[in-house]
Amino acid sequence: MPELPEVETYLRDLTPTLTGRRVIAVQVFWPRTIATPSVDAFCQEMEGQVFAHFGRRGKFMLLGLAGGDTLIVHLRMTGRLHLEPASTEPSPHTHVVMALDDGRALHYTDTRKFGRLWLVSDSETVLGHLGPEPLGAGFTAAYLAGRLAGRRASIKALLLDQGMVAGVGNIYADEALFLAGIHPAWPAGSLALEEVERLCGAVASVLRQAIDRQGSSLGDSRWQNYRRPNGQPGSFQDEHKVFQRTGQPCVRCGQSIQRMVIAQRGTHFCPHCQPLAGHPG
DNA sequence: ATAAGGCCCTGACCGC
DNA sequence: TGCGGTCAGGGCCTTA
Repeated sequence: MPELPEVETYLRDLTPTLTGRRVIAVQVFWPRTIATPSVDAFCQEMEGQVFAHFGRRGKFMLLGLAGGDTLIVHLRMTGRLHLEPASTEPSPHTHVVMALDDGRALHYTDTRKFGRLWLVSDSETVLGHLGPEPLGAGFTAAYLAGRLAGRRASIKALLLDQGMVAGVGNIYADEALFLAGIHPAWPAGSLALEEVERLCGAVASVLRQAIDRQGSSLGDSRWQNYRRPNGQPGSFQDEHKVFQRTGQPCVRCGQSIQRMVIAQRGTHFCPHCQPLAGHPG
């Protein structure tokens, strides 16, 4: 499940090998993967393009082309970008192949087909709705408190809202809430300012640590699809305190980690370290 | 405006 | 062994 740290790792891995490479041919095997433009236009416009610069916005990968356009990639659940020799046959889950001028090909594979690619001249048409970067200067306690004010939805649900803050997904929402000692079901608008400050710091802290460890690659077969472009796993899963640890002892207090569903997402927390008791709602 | 639920997809897993 | 049903989930869309 690629979230911000996994996408950041992807970009750091791809930048040195992809910079300056020219696309010489494009094949699309699953048309819905291309969000915009049409598949024909996408193939036509990508051919001859040179990868020039790389960036990230939330969970979106930005592959800047020398001609000025941007190839935007969102891996969603199970998407992967990886370089293969030109002779490598596309796997059954490979949906886009871009042959490069160095004898290799950039493959986009995605088991569940949720991921999307956009080729645009103005990135803002795709990214305009996103909230601030959680590791940037715009993500402050004052900002977050202002956005949470009056909201009755759970804090976990709002952390997952990409318009609130860009790049936090299910893993890091759970881990950040544990670090901040806040119950995921707590009504967002009734958090004390001190708790919002703690949460702000916890989100940034968890994401930084996860980037340092090249993201989370879970052993559970359902989740194992995140791998770095070279196939190696990240290692932040070893640092998870609550995510996918249902029934195991809390590393801080020893109580059993519990699971509940919030915003249709599996949610993991320690009932002792993240108490809900005493709250009216 | 916010909140809640369905949808897209597939493979793992479960019960019979 | 085989088979049908359930589940997981990010973002987008519809509904209330």
